[in-house]
Amino acid sequence: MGKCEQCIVREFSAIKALKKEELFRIADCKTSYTIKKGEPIFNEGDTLNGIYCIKDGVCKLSKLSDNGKDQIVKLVKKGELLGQRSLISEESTNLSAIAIEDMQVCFIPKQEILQFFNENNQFSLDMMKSVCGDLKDADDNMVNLAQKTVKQRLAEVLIKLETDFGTHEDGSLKIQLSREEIAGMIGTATESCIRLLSEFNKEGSISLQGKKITITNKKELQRIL
Amino acid sequence: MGKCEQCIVREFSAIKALKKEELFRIADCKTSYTIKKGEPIFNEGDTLNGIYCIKDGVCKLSKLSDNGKDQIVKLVKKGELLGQRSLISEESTNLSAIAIEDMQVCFIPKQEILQFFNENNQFSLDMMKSVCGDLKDADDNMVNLAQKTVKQRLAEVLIKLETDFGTHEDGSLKIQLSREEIAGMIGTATESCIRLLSEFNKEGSISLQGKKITITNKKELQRIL
DNA sequence: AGTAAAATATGATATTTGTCATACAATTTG
DNA sequence: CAAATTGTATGACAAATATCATATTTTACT
Repeated sequence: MGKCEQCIVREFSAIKALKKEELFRIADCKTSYTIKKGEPIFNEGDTLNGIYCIKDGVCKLSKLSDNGKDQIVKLVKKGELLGQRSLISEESTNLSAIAIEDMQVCFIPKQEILQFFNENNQFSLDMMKSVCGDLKDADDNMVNLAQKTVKQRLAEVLIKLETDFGTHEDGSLKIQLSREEIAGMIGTATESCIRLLSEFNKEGSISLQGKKITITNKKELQRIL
Repeated sequence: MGKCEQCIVREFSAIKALKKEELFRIADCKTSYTIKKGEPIFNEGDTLNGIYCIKDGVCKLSKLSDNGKDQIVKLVKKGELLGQRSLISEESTNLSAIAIEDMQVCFIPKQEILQFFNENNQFSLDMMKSVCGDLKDADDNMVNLAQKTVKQRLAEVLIKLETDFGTHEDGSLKIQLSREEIAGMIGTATESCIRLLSEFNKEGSISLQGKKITITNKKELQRIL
């Protein structure tokens, strides 16, 4: 079993505040999982008895709307934690977490995390900061959804996907999302999303080769924001 | 100077986790303000050097969009805290806070709050819970903005205003918002908001007398959600 | 009270976006 | 490998919403 000391999650999350001795405790009680692309880590309404460390892969946090569409609230990637909100609020989750790529995650039981909250103040503070960051993002997203056009939101998401997940050598976005998923991120109909991608393609801002998307003229995309 | 012991903010916020001795320290360093309706407590981009306790009144947390419209992210009322997000993240605020009614607030300096984070774990936990609650609300709001019609969002906001702020003896909503502000909450044009209010009025779901709004048929409003 | 300014209301119209239909391409499955 | 399924693309049209214009009402002001 891994010792958690080298884990990437230690670099990018509140886990970094834990001392060696505490890391060993995690290493002892954690459970590792492999989750295949498309599979859920948890579903809306589930009660979470701990949090997940994402060692590898990406998942979407989304909520099914009454109209049958899946709104994506956030993408969570390698190095981040999953399920804190629900655990801290002591409520069942309001969101589903579904793998967008094959994933490796570790589950840490609730009582262990609560124990860290009690004994390690920096851990609590770091966790708070991370939730506050999510809150800021959510607020910004709200304003965008309410006040910007679908086209603006699509341009913004494309740029964000590039900065957050990077590109392959050929310049194409490393993260692969279906058109439906992109639509779910910007809150629009899949057809509208496809149409606008085509439009960007014709205008030369992006280029499309199957599922691959390459931003070829970032300035042009930024111009319409 | 008030001793903070009887303050309403102690009932509804993380302040309740503070011990008597800690309350006295707040009482010593706090500053009280009166803010008139329409005036800002802080503005987008301000650096906050502490948090505000709302003793009385209501304010809107909003963000000015590029198109000149003010999107309201949250209403904050008597008993709640203001400015935690920014203080915890150590960033300038992304939102403005503007009084919707005359307000009484107390300012508590940053260093005092940070001290509480260090010495009082329950305080940290309570604060975290409150931020997590805000995050859940923000996520839910995002889904609504993205997936529901303006009509549905208006109906939902009206019901929420009634449950959150209550009604006068005549049944009208206690909180008074301009049409523009209601539009800013649901993310639509003021004219669209006015039009839909008229429609609800004609259908008999609500009644309008000047700025006063009375929900006369809640079931009908809930039906369209 | 009387006037100016702001907020509310409503119509006409333009724009954006969603829906439905259908075609084509890509991927999965037996 | 062929058939079936799923994802992508595009047109035609409908619905939702924004914008602009203009009344009307309410509020603020001295």
